[in-house]
Amino acid sequence: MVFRSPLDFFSASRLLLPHFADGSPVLARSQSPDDSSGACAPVALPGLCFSAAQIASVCETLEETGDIERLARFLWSLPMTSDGRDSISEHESVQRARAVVAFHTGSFRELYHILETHRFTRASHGKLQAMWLEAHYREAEKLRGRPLGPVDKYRVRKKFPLPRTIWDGEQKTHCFKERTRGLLREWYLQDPYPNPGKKRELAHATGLTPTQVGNWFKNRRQRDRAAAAKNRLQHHHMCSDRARALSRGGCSPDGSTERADGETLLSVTDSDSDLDV
DNA sequence: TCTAATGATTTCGG
DNA sequence: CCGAAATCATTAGA
Repeated sequence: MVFRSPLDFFSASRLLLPHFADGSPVLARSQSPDDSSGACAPVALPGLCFSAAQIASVCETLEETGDIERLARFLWSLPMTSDGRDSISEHESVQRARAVVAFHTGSFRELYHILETHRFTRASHGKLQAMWLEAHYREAEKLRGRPLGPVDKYRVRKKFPLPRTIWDGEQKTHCFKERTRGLLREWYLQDPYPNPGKKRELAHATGLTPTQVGNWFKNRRQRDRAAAAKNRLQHHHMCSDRARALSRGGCSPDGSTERADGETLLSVTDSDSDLDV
């Protein structure tokens, strides 16, 4: 599953958190993080005090509470090997925390490196994907000098595909399969307003969810109506202005003929959308 | 880069 | 909850 919207994961307030340029002393961890393991004495060598699991737990807690600055200080206080191969850094929660901190400090190079070089479990994918995308969006935005539109973001996503370390490769289908759409079209011709039972049946036949089936019918009806309305307008236009003078009685009485219009229109739209396999 | 097609979501009224 | 309308978002193609 791909999480496309970073805003699902970062509230505006967190996005707008200023990068901390304060000179807060890195090593002055005068108090242990306030979680259950806080009974431990505050020392600068956590390895002597916290087990790797406890450290991971602290990372998770701080990350959940959103106190990124304190999380950053906590990470800085840990004994860090550059390759991250020690028992502490191997914990996913720690790498996740490092990624979160890198994101919030704008250290995007580091963020990308963390994400690309560590295998993350599915549970982390959503948030990490959001960070990957948002970081690339911001870089692209800065480069361009103006906000990105949806299409610009689409191009950024294409240019910087999610690393497999944070994505299972599952694709999101944007268009239904042609066989599916053919089935939907047939049923629509038969009955544009399927009852829940029919919807479930169709969902089973197509592999879609009943909601997707409902959406499809909804969209289909809406777009047929829109096309019919446009048709009617054109018809009005082609009729002489006498028709307009006669107000709504003229060449095409509206309201009661909606159904018929929709159906003639349907055959048109149906035939022109018959491409691909 | 612009636009069309299309699936999903939101808003409103019943 | 359902339908209608408007609108958003993603994608492909000109």
